[in-house]
Amino acid sequence: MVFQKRSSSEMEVCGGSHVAEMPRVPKSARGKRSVRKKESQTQMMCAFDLLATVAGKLLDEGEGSLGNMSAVSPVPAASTKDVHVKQEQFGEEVKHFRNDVMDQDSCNESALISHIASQQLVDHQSRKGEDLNEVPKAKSEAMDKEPSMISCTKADLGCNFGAIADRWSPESVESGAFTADAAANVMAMTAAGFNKNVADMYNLLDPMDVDVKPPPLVSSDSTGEMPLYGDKIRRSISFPRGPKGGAEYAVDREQHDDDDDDKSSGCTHSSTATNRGFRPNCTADHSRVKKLLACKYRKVAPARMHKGDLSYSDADRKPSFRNKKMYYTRQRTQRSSFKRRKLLDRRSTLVSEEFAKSNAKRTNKVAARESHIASLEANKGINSMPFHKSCESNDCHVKLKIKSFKVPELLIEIPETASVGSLKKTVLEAVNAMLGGGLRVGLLHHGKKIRDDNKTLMQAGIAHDDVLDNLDFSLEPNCAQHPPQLSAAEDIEFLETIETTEPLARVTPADSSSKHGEVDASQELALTPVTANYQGNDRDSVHSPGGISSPEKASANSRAIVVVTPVDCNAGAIVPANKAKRSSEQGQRRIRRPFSVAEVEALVLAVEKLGTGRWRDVKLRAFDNAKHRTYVDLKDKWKTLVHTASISPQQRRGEPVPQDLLDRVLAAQSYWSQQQAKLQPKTPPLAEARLLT
DNA sequence: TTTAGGG
DNA sequence: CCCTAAA
Repeated sequence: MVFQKRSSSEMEVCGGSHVAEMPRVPKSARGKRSVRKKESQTQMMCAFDLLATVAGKLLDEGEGSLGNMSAVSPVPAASTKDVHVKQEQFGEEVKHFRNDVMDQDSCNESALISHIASQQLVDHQSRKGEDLNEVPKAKSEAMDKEPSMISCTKADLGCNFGAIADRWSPESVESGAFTADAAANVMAMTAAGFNKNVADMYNLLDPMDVDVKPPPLVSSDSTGEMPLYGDKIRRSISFPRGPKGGAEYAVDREQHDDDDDDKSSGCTHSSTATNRGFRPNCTADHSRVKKLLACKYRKVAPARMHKGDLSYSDADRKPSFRNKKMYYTRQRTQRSSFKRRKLLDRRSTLVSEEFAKSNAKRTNKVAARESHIASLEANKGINSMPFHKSCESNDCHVKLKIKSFKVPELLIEIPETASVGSLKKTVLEAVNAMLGGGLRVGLLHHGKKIRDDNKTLMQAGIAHDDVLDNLDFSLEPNCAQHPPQLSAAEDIEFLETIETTEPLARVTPADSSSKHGEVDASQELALTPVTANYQGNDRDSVHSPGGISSPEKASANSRAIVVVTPVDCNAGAIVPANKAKRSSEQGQRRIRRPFSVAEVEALVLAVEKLGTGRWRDVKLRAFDNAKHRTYVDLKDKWKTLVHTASISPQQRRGEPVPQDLLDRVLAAQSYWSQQQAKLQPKTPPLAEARLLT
């Protein structure tokens, strides 16, 4: 379905390449891929990490608390396969998790989680160097041996989040739009992999042909390989089902911000393709999210546009992007036409409601074991209370093992056409935002919320065996502000106005988020045809542009995502947000989305082949799926690339573009300029030849 | 709608 | 990225 007519035709024209080239790709692409994958995971990790961190703090800085986390899936570089295996080893809970999450196609999730876990391990680990491979054992040991530990396993957290994602009906995510993305992305990278000497490539060209249909600069035309790539990709991507492609597929998104200001996506990925290596800068991302949110907040978005239909065209999306940014003082003319996404909104609403419901009852189970209670309990004055239970000598501690935290409700609005990856990303952002707003832990005992922090555990009756089953912890947003009542949304269709203060806010990704085909789309990809484009980044990862319309009302926490705290802030407020806030000014400037290295590669590749003056073709060829990249964008990017390539590395900013790519840019630019020059005089090559002669 | 350039 | 004149 994704096949582009255009692409195919071009394929034929350029035709050329063959399997032979494929092998080459891996080289450059491979490495990057893996790195990127890691990066993406890292990104995800950030959110969870934060969560975990928070949990950790709450629970006590004890090493034990984190111990389990790491135990869940400690292997940093674990392949998906490994992850699966490990998870399975964790029994019910994990299984559950898998069912909820994995089945939804997120093999990614597991990977992410594992990654996160591993990250945690790295971060907090400093303590013991338990063999990562012995997760299960470690875990069990931790449970049994570590007397004092409240552990919040990542897996558990993941479950919760996964559950959230799960809430969304499969249709929530439009698979079609992205199906090929990841594959294409992979392909693009693969294609990009071949670095032929520019001269060589050009030699293959016949100048004369240029004006007609510029021949591929490279003998091996990537287009011709598409089928093959597709196949490969398919296999690679299918790893969720099996171990097979797990390691292979890794889409990356590496978006690096050139500037420090405005970043649109909450957690941007830093590019790893380069030498820098990824740097999981959670804080940075985190703050970034806040920033982003803040920005959104500031903006008063009148109305966000909705799409009438599920499919968004590039143009359609633009408005969305525009909403996001308003830093620009420049006034933009308003665009008159906007479409509304009634369906989407409706669906969002429904989902939200359901979500809320489920959320209401969701609680985390605390597997109480023994262990002293962490800081949380400190407030309760547990420490000194002698319990009947495991009270040996002085430390009569209640030992708890928190398997999971219930997370605050998050409402997310995302177009159906968004990819799973974008959904995940959106959730991540939401989580980040939530975390950014501050979290606190809620405690429920026997289903009752214990609010008195001064009460001792004993007084609270939390000192016994019952702890095991009756104690629940939840992560709650700091309710600085009270979530206003949600009025039931009658008008599901136009949820345009969302009170900022609404308890439930939604995160509205303008479009898909995963910049590069992320692992998420993998399954989908397997089923759909692969296109030739570099679709890696197609999905925009702009999130919640629309976010909040009324800044005034919104409070820090509510930003893009309003976290509803059922328990605390306003118990009853868990009303689903019916209305979406939509902001959106049509005239808003689009969000800045730096080109990732992968995109640059794709661009360079396309230009090498097509030349500079055929931006539309370049777009179709390499960015057909990148809805947010217009041919004008590509042209501009090329312009900047040429400029970048001509300045010293020190003067370059943003995500560094590999020198080899820049070299190719210059070479291609030079080559095509010449071609153009030749063509200028009525008699291009011949004339020149004669003259020269 | 695309190109091509300036802003 | 945006905006536009030209094509």
